[in-house]
Amino acid sequence: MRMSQFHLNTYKESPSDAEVMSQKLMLRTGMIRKLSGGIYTWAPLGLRVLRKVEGIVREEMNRAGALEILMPAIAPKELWQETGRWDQFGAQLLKMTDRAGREFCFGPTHEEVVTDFARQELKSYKQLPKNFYQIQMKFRDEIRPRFGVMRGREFLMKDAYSFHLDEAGLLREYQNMFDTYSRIFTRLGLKFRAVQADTGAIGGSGSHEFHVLASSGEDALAYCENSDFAANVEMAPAICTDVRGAATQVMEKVSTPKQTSCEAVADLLGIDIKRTVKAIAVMPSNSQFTLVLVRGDHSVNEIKLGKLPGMADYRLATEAEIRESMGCVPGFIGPVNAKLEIKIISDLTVASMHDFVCGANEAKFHLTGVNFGRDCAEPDHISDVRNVIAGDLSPDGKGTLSIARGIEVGHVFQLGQKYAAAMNATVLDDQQKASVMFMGCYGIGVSRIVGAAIEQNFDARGMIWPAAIAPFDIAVLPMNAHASEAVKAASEALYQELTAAGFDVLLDDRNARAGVMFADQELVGIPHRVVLGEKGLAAGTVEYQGRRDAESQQVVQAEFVGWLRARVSDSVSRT
RNA sequence: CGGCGUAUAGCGCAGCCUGGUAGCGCGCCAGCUUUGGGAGCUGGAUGUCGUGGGUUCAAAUCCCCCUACGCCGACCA
Repeated sequence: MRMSQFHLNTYKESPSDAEVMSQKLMLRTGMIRKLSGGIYTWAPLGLRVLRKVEGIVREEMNRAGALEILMPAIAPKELWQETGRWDQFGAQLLKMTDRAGREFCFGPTHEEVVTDFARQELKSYKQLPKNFYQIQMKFRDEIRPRFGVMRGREFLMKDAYSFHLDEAGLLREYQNMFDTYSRIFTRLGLKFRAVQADTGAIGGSGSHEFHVLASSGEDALAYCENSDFAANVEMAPAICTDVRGAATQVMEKVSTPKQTSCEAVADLLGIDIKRTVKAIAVMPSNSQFTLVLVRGDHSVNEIKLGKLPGMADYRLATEAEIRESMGCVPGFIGPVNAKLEIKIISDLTVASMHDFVCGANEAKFHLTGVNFGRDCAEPDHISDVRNVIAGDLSPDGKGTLSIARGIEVGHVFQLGQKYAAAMNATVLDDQQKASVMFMGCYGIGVSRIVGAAIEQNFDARGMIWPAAIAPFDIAVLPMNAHASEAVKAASEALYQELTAAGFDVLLDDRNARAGVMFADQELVGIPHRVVLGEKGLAAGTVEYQGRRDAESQQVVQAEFVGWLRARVSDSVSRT
């Protein structure tokens, strides 16, 4: 590609509303332009990257035996009503009405459509297993789109759905997809980790998320250095091996006039925060006011709490509800002297504590030396309801946990029979009986990967693309070509030669100043660059510098293409 | 959805408090000079100051409504 025929429109400043680095850089380089909240045009530069990601995903899905299809983006209400999701999906579902008054939605995911397709196409167990996938724009009316393409409302997704006669078949394909995803993210050149994930409302027996590791990631991942254990913090079990010791202190009331947090109370008393207990007031749907106890340095895990009996739709109690039930302002509440009708859920760790510190249920006071059984009732329910923290024991007992941050770019899911049963998707088995199919679904956020790759690979000068998804492999930069026929001719020749050798080449033929060309090449993150100047050419050399290199090096002009090919040949990502 | 904030040229911003001819930087266009790290000079184009209403002789500026956009949002009791 010649720059003069391309469209590159870089900015020196990034738009003020951009928050994360990938969003800033994508907007500065003009990879994307915003049309509306969470909705972007992919400009030529950005689309090159998006298509390369898409290509790798497609190749590996095909290699794994999946079959590409393309479903409609728009689906009728009736189909979504079959699974009940027309109403359940909520405001994220973008609904619309046609001229006849029929209602449709813009697909946020395609279980209904693909299951409808499958129940018509698949009649016999002999046709199974099948895995259908598509790469298509989805729309989810996010509450708060942000971070550019990382959480857009419209986004490109690869979604695959597999169909099986039985669970064993599903498990085989699930493993196949798990392995395929690992290959895809390896080829993309990204540092990633697969973790156990919450199965959420969809149910099913298994689910893994694939995360690109980046400090800006929205998800916290817990993993063990000494074993394979890795899980989203949402569902990583927090185990507690401590046994409660006997009480050694007398309960005492201490003045904590301004200390409403465990940190502040621990500071004031000069004790370890691990000896404090905090109480979080929540209100389940049955309006049974509930106190949840976790250790001062721990935090409540919403998902774990929501899975307890009766807690499915809990919310935080309001300040008024706290005043009414506890007779005390927030900041000083605790389990001691709580009314009998208040339910107390204790985290496992708290249940093993003795002589602890907690709120006194009296403004400006806390209690020390508190013990269950003696000073307050034993909790009504003891369960793991906290988030794991770094240093916790690994659930497999093989070491301690570390925490990393990640961006979710893939999710594999065993759906089981949920959708097939709701939509009566059956095949005849070898007993000539109608058998509800088992399904798996497997998603990859293609456009999110572009943002995630930047989050993981950038420096002060701009983006640094992994070789496999760079918009161009190499930039050819002629110095003062306007004044030198030799430079112009050599650059053109090298451009032709590199292109013929299979490289994606960008020839900067703008007659721009050197600084402009360098700045753009570095901002755009083209992995390799070769600079041609009159002096070097006279000596038969060109100047090469990799995007991550600190310094340039001279390479013999006539040998450059072979030299470059050798340099990149060990890269797994070039195929 | 709740809280807060913002809206002035393609982008980044000032002006608003204290009402009186709409500005700066970058970018864009033309010319000349320049050409190994985002050039210099000269000249130029581009704004219904987000929408609607109100106050006023006069509104970017003060007041009200709306819209869009952004940030934060269980909690750390």
